[in-house]
Amino acid sequence: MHSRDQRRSALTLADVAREALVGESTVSRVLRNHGSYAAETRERVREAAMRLGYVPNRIAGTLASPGSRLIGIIIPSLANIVFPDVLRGANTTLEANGYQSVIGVTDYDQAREETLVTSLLAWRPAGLLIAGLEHTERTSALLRRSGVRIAELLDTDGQGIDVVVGFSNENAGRAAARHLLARGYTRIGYVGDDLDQDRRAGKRFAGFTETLAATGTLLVDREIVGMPSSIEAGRDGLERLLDRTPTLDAVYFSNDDMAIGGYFLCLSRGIAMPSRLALFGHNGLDVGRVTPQPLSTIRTPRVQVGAEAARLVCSDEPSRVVDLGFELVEGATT
Amino acid sequence: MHSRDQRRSALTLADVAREALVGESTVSRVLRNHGSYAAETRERVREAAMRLGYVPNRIAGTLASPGSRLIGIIIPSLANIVFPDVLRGANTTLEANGYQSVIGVTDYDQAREETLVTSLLAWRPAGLLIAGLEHTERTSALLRRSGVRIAELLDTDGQGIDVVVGFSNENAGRAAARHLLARGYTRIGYVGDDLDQDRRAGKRFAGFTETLAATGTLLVDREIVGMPSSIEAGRDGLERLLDRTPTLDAVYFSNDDMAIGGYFLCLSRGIAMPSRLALFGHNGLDVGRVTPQPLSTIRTPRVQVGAEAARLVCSDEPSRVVDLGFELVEGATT
DNA sequence: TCACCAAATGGGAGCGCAGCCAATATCCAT
DNA sequence: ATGGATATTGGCTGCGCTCCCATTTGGTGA
Repeated sequence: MHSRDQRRSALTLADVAREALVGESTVSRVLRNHGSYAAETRERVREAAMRLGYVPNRIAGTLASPGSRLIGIIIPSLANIVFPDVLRGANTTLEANGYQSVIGVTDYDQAREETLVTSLLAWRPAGLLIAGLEHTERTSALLRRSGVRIAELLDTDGQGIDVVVGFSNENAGRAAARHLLARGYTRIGYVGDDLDQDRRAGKRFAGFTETLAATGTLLVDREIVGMPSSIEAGRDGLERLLDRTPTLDAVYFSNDDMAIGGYFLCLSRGIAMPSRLALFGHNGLDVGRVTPQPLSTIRTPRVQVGAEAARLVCSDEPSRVVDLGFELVEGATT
Repeated sequence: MHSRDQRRSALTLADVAREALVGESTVSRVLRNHGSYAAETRERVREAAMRLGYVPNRIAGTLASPGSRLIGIIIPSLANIVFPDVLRGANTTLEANGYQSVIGVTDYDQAREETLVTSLLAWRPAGLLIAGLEHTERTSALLRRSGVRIAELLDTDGQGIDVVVGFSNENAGRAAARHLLARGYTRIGYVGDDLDQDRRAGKRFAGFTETLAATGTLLVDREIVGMPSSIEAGRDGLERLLDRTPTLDAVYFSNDDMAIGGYFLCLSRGIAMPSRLALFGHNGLDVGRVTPQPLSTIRTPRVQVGAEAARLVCSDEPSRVVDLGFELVEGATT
């Protein structure tokens, strides 16, 4: 009952050429709108292609002429809206320029990332966007040798391969710490995910504790939850942290998801924010802006990171680091 | 300073063959682990490939042998976690089977969908996953004629082309209505996005009002917000609805994002839930489970929809409709 | 009228690989 | 030692297209 049955005849240029009574080259030129041909020929070819339902084979086209229209995008996760946001920015820009996105998800696993880089490079993409600066030795070598443009995203704390688009996570952590210190909090805790897996969260944590230490403040306690981070993990993490160390007056979360979980815990338990406990997140998710008390956080330009990276990778501009910065949002939870 | 400069020599099978002192066919067999070759030859070839950093060209491979390892995935949006969830389910299954996902985002625009279908079919994918059953005439024709397996997702209310994986949105709307009626609510309102653009929300709304009408209950008022739907849109939509019709005792939202927005509005205004106002959503997002009062909603198997669709499209099972159902979650907001 | 040029068109090579087939090497039993 | 079976290997063709080049046609100026 389906197209599965009628063995697809696999239409080719030759079929269209026969139908339009012209040569294959002419069909190719007309359909790509490239080279010269008579107006009358153009109509005949287009009509024939439409009638047959011909769709050009880009596989063959890419093999025949250099430069594919594929861009690889490698991200650690799809479970958190942050990476779909990056993907959205990138994909919008790419589609507007006639590119297609091929995606890969690493689950924060560097070995998996290496496999994905190989798989994606096998499609000879025009470029590759990849989250983060930390890769295995072999991954870096592959990327460097591949000859395709590389954009590393969401982190500027380190050495990149080609284009780097993002912001400094270390500075974000420092800004969060300065903010809490300026507000007078002194008994500060942390709830976060695995700092070895999520390297950018690790950098924020490093910047955060470094700034605390510079003023003689020590992180009082911390609770590390397993990956993936989630609202629930944040709530449960804060619960354990408070049960253990009830005297805290502020908590820094590795991201907004967890901070929102903490927010809900406070609502449930009737813990007044920020008088009894202050909360600070990271990312600037929509949900944190609409809660009765907006969440204090750092808003990151995720969509723009994707868009700018896509733009640069498709251009022939030289390698460079684009720091899009971040914005500290003073909500009502600090 | 970068690989951009050193004009990529474009390693091919021939380079590896020369390096390993064997024929191209042998390299091809070894690297694909297919056919027979001596153990010693295998080592020599692998070592040569590794030393050169050779990455097989899948473009050429796909052209030479039938059956690509690409799967196209077309979704309406990336801004809402629902579609990344589907993508995640699909991509996990696909990667496990050696496939790569090429994505396209329609922004709920059927003309854009048509363009994307053409673009993706040009890569001669092994299959195509596409959200929804409603397409333009030409899109349907293209899909039907393409000869690739098609899976239409997230909706079983209508006629599919090949495989259909999802659940009935009409039934979801009906279930929501029955639930509210059973709890005794009578002055019911609706807050939703554009029902013409978001066809599945439209079907839920149709099922919802149909069931209300069957018991002689009429929808008291409705507020339609512009796309895209969001938490903020839900909050503002409910605010306008209540300002206009303060006597409502329950509100049905077209999805959880908007319902959560409504929830926050109630928290801010001190509107008691559910005694003063009941809220009901759709999708079963994580955030709704962790709020102080869990949101009453319908949990949809989004990740499984993606995974099952991917599985079927990669298999040679016959066309069919897979209804994965949904689960009504009785939270604390009704 | 003839040489000359541009526009329009078709033919053929080649992109890098997989699959087919033939050639060679190796081994065994007779 | 010989025939035959098996394992291993390389060459060649073609996938569908783009690009280069040659050819044809129509038009132009001297």
